[in-house]
Amino acid sequence: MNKLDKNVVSGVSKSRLRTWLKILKTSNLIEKQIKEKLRDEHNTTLPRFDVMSALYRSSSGLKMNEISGVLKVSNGNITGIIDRLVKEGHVLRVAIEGDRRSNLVKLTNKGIRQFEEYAGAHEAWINVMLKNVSEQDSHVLIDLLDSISEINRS
Amino acid sequence: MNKLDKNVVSGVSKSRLRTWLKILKTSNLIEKQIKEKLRDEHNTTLPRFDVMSALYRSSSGLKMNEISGVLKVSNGNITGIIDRLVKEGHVLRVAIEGDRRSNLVKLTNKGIRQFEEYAGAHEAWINVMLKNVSEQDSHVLIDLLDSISEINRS
DNA sequence: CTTAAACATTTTAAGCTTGAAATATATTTC
DNA sequence: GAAATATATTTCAAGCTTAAAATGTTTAAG
Repeated sequence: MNKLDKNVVSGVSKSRLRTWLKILKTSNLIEKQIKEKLRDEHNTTLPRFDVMSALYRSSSGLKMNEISGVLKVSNGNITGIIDRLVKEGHVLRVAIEGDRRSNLVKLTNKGIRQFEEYAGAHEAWINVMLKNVSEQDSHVLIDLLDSISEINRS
Repeated sequence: MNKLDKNVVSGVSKSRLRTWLKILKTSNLIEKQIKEKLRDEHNTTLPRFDVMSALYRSSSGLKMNEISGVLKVSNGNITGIIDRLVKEGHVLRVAIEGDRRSNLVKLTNKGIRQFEEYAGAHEAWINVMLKNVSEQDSHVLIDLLDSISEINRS
């Protein structure tokens, strides 16, 4: 009996499947609440929050392909999100001299203020939703999840 | 100093935030690979897989609102997914006598065969992606995630 | 210097998702 | 039994997401 068969017979495979479904369910549960709160209390969306977060962490702005790289989404996706953020006055496309193919995307002052507000609220929501999680638990959870991420990194 | 302030000062809040971001990242990482494999190797999508899975587990079929209830998505969402599954020949809308408002949605024989194929492949993918997770780890992970789900159930 | 290759981004078509409005049917109330 | 209410579903508009095609710009090769 080879290793794969053994796993199936022994039920490891089923227990991994249950684990994955639990990760997915928990993730969806939290994410749904965050989306709802961002919409109802801050009139924004998670994708916009994520993009603003990436821009906030970089002092000098990011190019489109850098944003999609950091967030691991497609280029075409970012185009639409930035369009909406520009329309809201939260980000700007700034010309790069010497390369007319791309712009640097930067948060406006309004965007910076807004993001700081979002981020504070966001941390507080998480602190409530994960109130059952101790620092010890966090450590254990992160380590276990790391052992999964490790072998699935592209 | 109240409880909330204490948490912030002590850093529990930050460590919960990191934990959430890790859960989300891991979940997205796995989900992305599943979507890709469903598309490339089975010419289907995760939403369709999820709907078929719900139907497969119920012997007698489900009404539209039962499907959206189980999967925790909106009613309008399910309409489109079922439309596509019908077009593929994987499900049927069967009239319920005595109530012309709703139909029972059921897998066709083709749908049953297909789903069993998808499900087998799906379990095998997860078994590989979570190969670092022992039964012991699964137990710990599920318990910790349960402690989060517990207080976030609608 | 001109052509080919590489790079950066946008556009497009298809699908998923939501909340709200619309439609249709059933049930309850008076 | 007519009107009001409840239930089941679909439609709609807006946004997110992707892969693939299209557009424009820069760099490299010859």
